[in-house]
Amino acid sequence: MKSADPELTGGGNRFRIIDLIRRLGPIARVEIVERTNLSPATVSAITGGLIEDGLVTASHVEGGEPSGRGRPRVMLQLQAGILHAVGVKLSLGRISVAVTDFAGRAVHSLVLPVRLDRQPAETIADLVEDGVRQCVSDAGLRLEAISGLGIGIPGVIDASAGRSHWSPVFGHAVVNFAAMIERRLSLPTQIENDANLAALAESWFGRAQDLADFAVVTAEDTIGMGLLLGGRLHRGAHGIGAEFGHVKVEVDGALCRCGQRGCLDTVASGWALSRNPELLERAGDMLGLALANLMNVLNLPRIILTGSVLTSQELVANRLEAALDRFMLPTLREATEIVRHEWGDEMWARGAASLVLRRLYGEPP
Amino acid sequence: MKSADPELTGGGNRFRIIDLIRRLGPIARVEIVERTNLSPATVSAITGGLIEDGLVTASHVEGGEPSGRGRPRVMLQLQAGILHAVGVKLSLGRISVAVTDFAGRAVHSLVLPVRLDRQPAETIADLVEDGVRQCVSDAGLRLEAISGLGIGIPGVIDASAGRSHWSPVFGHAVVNFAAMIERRLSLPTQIENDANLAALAESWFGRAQDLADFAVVTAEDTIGMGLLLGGRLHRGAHGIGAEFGHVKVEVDGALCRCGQRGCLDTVASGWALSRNPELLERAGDMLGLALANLMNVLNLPRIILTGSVLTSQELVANRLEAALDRFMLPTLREATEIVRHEWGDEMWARGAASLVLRRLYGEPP
DNA sequence: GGTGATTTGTTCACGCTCCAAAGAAACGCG
DNA sequence: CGCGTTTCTTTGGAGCGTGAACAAATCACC
Repeated sequence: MKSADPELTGGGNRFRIIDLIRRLGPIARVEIVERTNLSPATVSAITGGLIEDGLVTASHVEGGEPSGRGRPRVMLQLQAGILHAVGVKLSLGRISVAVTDFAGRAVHSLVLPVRLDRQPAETIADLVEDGVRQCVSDAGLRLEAISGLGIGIPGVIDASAGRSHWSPVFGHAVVNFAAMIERRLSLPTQIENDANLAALAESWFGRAQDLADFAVVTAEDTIGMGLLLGGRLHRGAHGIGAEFGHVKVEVDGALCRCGQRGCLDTVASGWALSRNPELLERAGDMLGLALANLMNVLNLPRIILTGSVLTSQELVANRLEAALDRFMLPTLREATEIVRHEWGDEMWARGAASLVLRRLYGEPP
Repeated sequence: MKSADPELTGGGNRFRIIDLIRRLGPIARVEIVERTNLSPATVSAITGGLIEDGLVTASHVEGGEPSGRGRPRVMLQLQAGILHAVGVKLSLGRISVAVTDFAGRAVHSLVLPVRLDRQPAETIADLVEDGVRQCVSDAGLRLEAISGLGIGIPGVIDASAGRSHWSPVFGHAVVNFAAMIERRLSLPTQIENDANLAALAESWFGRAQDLADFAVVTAEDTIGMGLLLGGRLHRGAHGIGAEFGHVKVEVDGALCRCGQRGCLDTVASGWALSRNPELLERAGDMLGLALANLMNVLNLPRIILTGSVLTSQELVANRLEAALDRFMLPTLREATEIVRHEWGDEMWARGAASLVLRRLYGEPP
């Protein structure tokens, strides 16, 4: 380790520029200068390097507004086909896979509709292997052309170690799923809590591209929360992420899959609602109370609601917002924007792929 | 704004080195090299600059262990007397003031035992002015020798704007207290939520000097929480900090000073307990439940408990810990250490002073 | 008491990243 | 065809950091 400088600064601006080019499609250098506050000299040098490395191409296609006077802008865009990543999302009822290009756009995606609960981990790994091979092949690519694999999994996931500590999919066993997949596909593999992934995806190509602090609440089979704080994914001690689904909303409530009682997950998750539909009335209230309490402390400028429970059950989402209005301090509530964002399977898998892309872009963190 | 580099990198290592010298008393350059992973050349250059600027002095006093072989170490320490700061803490029942030296050690401190509730803000500002003038004079200094003033206040404080949006001391009026004090003393003044200040102080000279993520819970008159996340104080949207005291623990509970019902503050704060001692039984449970839920999400490696309610009421603190054991996910609970830390008035005021010292050290954030 | 090993601190030449300023390129306009 | 305009590149230099060689101050040991 050299210290702070070479890593932070060094790759930092290069990363920012790649990221800008990805986000803003074909973009001229001048615009990069304006948005980054870097000097033209620096932008010229860095983009020159990117073009030389084959990551970026320049074209004279006109982009729009500037009236036509003066030297025409040269538009830059990512050489999207040069590198590919694969994203996988595990849910209780299916496995979603997507192959993305270097810009994070899905090239091909598929869904394996298989029930995963109570399957041994090795079997699940086999299914993932099959799905990935199939999807890569359908995309017209060979496995060697894939730079890496990102996998989103609900539960308590230690991303840095690649292990699941608890998950509705794997149960209480500690499973090094990343290693199991690497053994099968010989690709660098990262796993991450699915809600964390959603947060990453929202900041990467979703509804929070402008923010460094926000929360994503996902309510599908499972309730989850991803937090971006200071522009970075919040993982707590030991790299284990936020477990919003296991916040306690009823002392001595129903028994949860996690082994405890009264978890939010037992009253508001898709899993619970499918077994006990009359919970629907209270689900939004409970979610809202738990979220309001969290937001009274964290006071984030935006909360993004995703997952089928929140995007297709109007009642739940409306009650949730009503609870926020009621339980958050008014000063803080005013400063918090609530956004509902419906996600498809492909979006999840793209989020997982963005785990890989961050590395390819040379992220500084 | 130049970009990322000059600010982040530039002052960064200088700040780290000043901070190391402050923390580890007389310290040799070699040790700074070991602890920062900077090169000897860099440390030599930066410390040379500090000595030239008069912020640091070198002495040949022996520090200890190294067996005596080789060139003897030259020990560096802060020139503590060169600059001074003043810290102030407002509570409902008193104003605490401390003058600190450049190393953050209290040179002199005093407490004004006055009740502040229902006093107009201008009167409180007058009292603070008197206290500061008195304390500075008692310390044998003149006001011109003070580099700045930091003030800790309970409530919803917008630190960047210098305003109180709600506080048990000022009520619901929006009060620009920083400006009111600057007008009286002509000193650069910052205000901050008192619990945030406690967090800053714990990381600056308390029980969390080794951590970049932790929480401080204070239970005195008021319940508060300060969060350090990623080495930085967490302030939410609009710079308003964490409001742990107004988390809802009872739907339709007692009316809180903030105007809402069922706040944690109504069942566990010193203010509530003094009026209603039979709450004592439940106070720890409620605190513990609210904290457990937060920690299930944030999963921090350490929680520091401070404030008279938690440090002098064994029952409350014990019940709190029991609730954490019961309500946190076991995996996460194991990763979280609970520390009780008794604070005096002087400690609070030193924390406030450290607001000023950070600036003097040239903090990069 | 000299000699060499040991540890600490400094100097020097160089690399990396960035910038300001000047220059070059590529266009529309009259 | 020159001229203003806008975009991009080049040039020279500043700031911060490093590795490697060097200088300094001591102890161990014959």
